[in-house]
Amino acid sequence: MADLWQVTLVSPPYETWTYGLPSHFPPLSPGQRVIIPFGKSHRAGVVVGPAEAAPRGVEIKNMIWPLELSPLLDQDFVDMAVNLASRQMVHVGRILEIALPRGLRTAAVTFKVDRHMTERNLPATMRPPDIVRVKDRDRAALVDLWLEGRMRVRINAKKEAEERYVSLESDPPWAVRPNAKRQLRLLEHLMENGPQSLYSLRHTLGDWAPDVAVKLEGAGVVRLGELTADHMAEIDGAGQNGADDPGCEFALTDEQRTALDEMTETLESGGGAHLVHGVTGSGKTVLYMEMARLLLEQGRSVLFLAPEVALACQLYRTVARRFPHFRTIFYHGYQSPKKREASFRELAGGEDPVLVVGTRSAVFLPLPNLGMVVMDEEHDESFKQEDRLAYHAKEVAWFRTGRSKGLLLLGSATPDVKTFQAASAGRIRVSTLKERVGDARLPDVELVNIAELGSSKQLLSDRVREAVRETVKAGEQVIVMLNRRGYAPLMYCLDCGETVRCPDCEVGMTYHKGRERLVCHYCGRTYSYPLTCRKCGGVNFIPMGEGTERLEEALTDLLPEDAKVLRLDRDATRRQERLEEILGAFGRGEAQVLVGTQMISKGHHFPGVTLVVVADGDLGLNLPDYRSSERTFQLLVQVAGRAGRGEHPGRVLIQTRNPDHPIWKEILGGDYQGFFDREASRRNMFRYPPFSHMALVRISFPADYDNGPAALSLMGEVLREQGRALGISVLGPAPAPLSMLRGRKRFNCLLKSDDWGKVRGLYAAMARANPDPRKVRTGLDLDPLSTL
DNA sequence: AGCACGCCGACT
DNA sequence: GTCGGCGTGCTC
Repeated sequence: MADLWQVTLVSPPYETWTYGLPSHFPPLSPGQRVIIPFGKSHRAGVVVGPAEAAPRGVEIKNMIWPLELSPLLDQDFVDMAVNLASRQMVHVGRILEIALPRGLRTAAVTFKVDRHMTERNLPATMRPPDIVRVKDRDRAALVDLWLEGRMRVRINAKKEAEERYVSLESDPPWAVRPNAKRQLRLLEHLMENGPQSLYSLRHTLGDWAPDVAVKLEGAGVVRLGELTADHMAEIDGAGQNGADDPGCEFALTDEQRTALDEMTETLESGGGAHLVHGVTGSGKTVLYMEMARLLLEQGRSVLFLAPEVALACQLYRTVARRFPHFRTIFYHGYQSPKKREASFRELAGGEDPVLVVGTRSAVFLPLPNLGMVVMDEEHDESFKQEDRLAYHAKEVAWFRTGRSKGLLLLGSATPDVKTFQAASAGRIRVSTLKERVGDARLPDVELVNIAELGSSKQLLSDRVREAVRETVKAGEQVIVMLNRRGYAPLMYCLDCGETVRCPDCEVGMTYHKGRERLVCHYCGRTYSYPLTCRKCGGVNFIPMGEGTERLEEALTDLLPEDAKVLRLDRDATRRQERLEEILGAFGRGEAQVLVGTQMISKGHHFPGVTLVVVADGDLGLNLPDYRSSERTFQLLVQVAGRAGRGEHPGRVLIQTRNPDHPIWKEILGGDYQGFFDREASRRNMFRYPPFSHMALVRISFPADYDNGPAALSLMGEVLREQGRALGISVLGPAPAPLSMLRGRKRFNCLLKSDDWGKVRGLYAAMARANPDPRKVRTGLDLDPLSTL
């Protein structure tokens, strides 16, 4: 028998199976990609190691062909995947699926061989099934050709077609038949979620989606293709008007010099995590660059991670300008798969130190001799992937820098409470920057009590209205943030007092006036408006509460005729070019007021803005989630930073109904330490993270699966009983916020423990008790961002 | 994820 | 009578 290898499938069912290596091939190495026969078809897999013996009762098949001459991934990369998989309690293949760009996971490839092989009646191009049919005597020659590098692999063009993005070409109402349910479904989906690749559409909506998209393209309603130049400009250019690399032109301050010494010390004492806690504008970027220079001199690579594309782009420009003679690579999820694949291959094949800047997914890139990972704005929630498989880039970066004795540099003005706790407890080192570089000044932040406004129709107080009017009159600009899109979050039926709720999610549906629809912000379900009340058949609804759309209307009424108000939220930027249009117009001063959701809080830099209004500062505070204060603190400190970035001093007004809440003093004074102390003691008292280990267990089954509820209660019982024995507190199972998704009923269970190992043990016990794993799916989210 | 098997509706 | 829709099951 040929020698046996363990091969991990990088697509469902993600399992690791045993395959034989055909004769004539030299031994394989872990990290080598191969094409394997799988059932009636073939798949791509990754060799994770040699197999000791064949499993009993199965007939071992031979692999078809390797996908590259030398392993794409090294042992460290495989170890990382294995380690992460065991921590997340998933198959290794699921980690590899996330880590590899799509082109490196597909088995839809064609092998092209040098022409002279055709003399042996072999075709010049072969697909995997053709290779299986090659006669033994030709096979040896083919292997020789492969080893000489005269047989190449090319990804099939048909697969690439699935990578095209679908985006809306026109606004609703669309020119489609009103009973074309699938077409409307797809259009609404694009409306809610922005441009999507055909691949992800097929995944979220169903196999019909690509065909429907092509049909809609024919009708001219959607666009199909690469992301447009407009969209890339929007992504790449969003930071262009920003004051990037603050402080680069200054000599290092004493504070910065001290921080630099401290970071160097951490690096030289064997690496590990190091927090740079510095107020906005204190020159953290300069420190990143200085450390990067140090590492490059040692011949080590550096990875920079930013929470979103626009910020990553800004950082990339700084890096490229600072190190013009080094190889720099930019990597993010909106790039074409071709580009991502090329970057991945280039890195995997290289040995020289390289600088990479990217977003979350870049944490998996195979950097040669990794010396440092920088995570800018480390508190940002985008570093954690929540859908599909829950992983945090910080965890991956921690593992990788740990392996290579590198430095994990975490930078933020408002660090993650968990990170700061680790720093306070002395588990990671911290450098603090208290001063701003140059003579930039933090804006004045004031509270506006709106408690007495009650439920009257106006959300904006007289004081804020006056301030907005005055600012506009003075020729300056205003940003108003309301973290709630739509016109009104609730619609009341005047006849029976019922509110319109989503039948799947049971939450109130938000009225979107411009779209003439009611939208569920959880699942995206929409009803057209006007509509009739489900309970009493009435047709008279009144909108309650306020969203950005209504606020835009109110501000337009407030200001003189010639003043212009723009709105920036997910609805307004649904069509690709819109974001750039809006930001551009506001930046050029064509409008005086910009209303928006938290989208406006990040990265953009408008020198003309002297007033920032937070319309509802309490919005995030009252959520029943243990991280809501932290989120509010971080968001409001960020938003406040939008004011007074030009010559004129800035002013921030925050409206609240609870002016006595202690968080305001901390936000007004930019007092992170004060906030942290209070928050830490509260979390300690209630055993919330970081003083406990929290995990979310997700359980789902098809809505029409009769045994589902019984299976759920059985598994819930196992969790509670065995949880009690392990000292783990168990909450639930309770219906998830999105209780129905794609025909599946979803439930959550919250675990609180003193140990991750126990959590994994309990989850494993529950999974064993699953009566039908095919129907009842489970997932584990360690340290969830939200417990909702 | 693919691909086959298998069971019910609209057509040559 | 068949063609073909997608539910279900399996893959070293």
